[in-house]
Amino acid sequence: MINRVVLVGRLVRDPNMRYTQNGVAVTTFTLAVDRPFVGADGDRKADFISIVAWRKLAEIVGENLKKGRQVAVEGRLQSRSYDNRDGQRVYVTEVVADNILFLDSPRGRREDGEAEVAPAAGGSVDPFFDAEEVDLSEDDLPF
Amino acid sequence: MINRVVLVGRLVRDPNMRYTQNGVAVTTFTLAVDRPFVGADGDRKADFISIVAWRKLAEIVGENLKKGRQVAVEGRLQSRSYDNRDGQRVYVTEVVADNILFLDSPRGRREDGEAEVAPAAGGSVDPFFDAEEVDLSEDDLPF
Amino acid sequence: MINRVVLVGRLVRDPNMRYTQNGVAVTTFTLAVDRPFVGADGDRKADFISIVAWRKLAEIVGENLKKGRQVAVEGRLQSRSYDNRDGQRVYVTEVVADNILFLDSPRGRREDGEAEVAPAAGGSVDPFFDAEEVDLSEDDLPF
Amino acid sequence: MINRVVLVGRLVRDPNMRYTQNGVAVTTFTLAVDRPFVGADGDRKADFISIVAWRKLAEIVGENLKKGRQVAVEGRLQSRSYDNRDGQRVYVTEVVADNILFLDSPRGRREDGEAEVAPAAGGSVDPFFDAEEVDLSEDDLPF
DNA sequence: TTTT
DNA sequence: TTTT
Repeated sequence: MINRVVLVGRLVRDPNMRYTQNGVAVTTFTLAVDRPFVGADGDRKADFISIVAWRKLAEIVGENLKKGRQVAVEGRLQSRSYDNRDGQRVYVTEVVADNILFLDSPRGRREDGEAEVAPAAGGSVDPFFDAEEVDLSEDDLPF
Repeated sequence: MINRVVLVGRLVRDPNMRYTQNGVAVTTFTLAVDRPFVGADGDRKADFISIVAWRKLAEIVGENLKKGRQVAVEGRLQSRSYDNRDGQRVYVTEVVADNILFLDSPRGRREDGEAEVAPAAGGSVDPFFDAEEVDLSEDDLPF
Repeated sequence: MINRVVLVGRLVRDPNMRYTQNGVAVTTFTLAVDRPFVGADGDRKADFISIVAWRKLAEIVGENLKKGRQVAVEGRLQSRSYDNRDGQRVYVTEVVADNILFLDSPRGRREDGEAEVAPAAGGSVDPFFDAEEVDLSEDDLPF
Repeated sequence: MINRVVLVGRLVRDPNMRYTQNGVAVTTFTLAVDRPFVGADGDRKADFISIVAWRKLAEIVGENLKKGRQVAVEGRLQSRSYDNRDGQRVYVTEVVADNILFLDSPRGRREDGEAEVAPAAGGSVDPFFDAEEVDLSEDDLPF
């Protein structure tokens, strides 16, 4: 399968971090992704996308991101359904993140200084990246 | 904004082609995107993603794709809401396609022959691609 | 065809803006895309990717971006070859950008103020986006 | 960092599988990715992109793919340089694959039957995918 | 030939 | 139910 999503947007609320019964961290948040041009009514529009992160990524997000913060999110699209309190089946499409890059701090907070700025390496948690492989590709490459 | 999605999957039903009041073609379909590994219950799982195409792409899809057909879909994620017949607000996240590539024919239909095979150039409608630009990049490039 | 690239990185030099003989603007620059972890030698590594932009996007980039500036780049991979001054054929793989989002200003320049900050709507030039379509999808949708 | 590439194309030659001194499998091949429209000269054009796969993915590719086979490739862009036999530094940009999906069989080989068809699950090796997580997201979700 |  |  091929299933890849890349988004840049801002958190519309503080992220929501929880744990499953098995103690696995899960953090969810909604990302506002601006549309480039104004609508017919002259308003700027945005798409509001649900993001889910698991484990270490969930913890980094839950502890470091706040409402208004700009991030790049990479992941895959997932569909899920559940029954709400009225007994109705609700269908959800969300992005399961596997890499989140912290970009600039929220507007009007620039005076808060570096604490608001992206945590360096820790801000990006990339499950693809194999450090060993990188060195291989520069050392004893058979081609 | 950055908002990009790429999926490879199969249509779970025939696509649904309609026209807006202004005569603009819109085609919708659901794509099943397999997850690579089996779930805890030993079943193969898939994500079911709603796709929307407009205009020329809507017509090509509506006239050429059928249930079971494998395609690659490129587009952007869109959130939308509407009120259902019970007066409840329903939130939808779907992919607005801007490029669809027709891959192999539906399972168990291979005997149907070439008619089932991807229409050559017409199968991929890529709004990015500027033929002029391509030639520029091979002709009078100033670098 | 499916051919899509999304990168976030920083310009290693000021961009290079030129015009073809036909007066078409072309801007090129190199993007440094950090690798998430350090190499075997303890050094941070990056990939250096050549980016090409055409026309209106070329002009916006040429006039607004500077060395060190962080951007998100969306585009397609292109291969090209030319003969260098020694008469040898050189093969090049580069990204033809169709959307560039200006992110934060270069480090150590934050005191330069808003002039260094991303131009709002103009900073992102997205050839995909059809404003009409957006409104359609919220107005007279036949589904 | 964000660094993602998705391509659909065909192998222009059989893949080249080797091992590093440490016994790590590396397979390289070139992918032809068609451009959607014809050039000024009326010819169909393509971009030729170098792909590298490591370890298990390298072995699956080396043992199963052949010239002409259509695949979807997901990965990241990497820049690399080496000195050629003339002592000149050569710069290379290639895609390090982390997911390869086998699509239809080579042209003119359709009569070869199912042997030519994609190996089911084994054809796609997706390092992102965490089976456990999938089940979590359907079971004891805290939201 | 590399950015932060 | 929405961010800047």
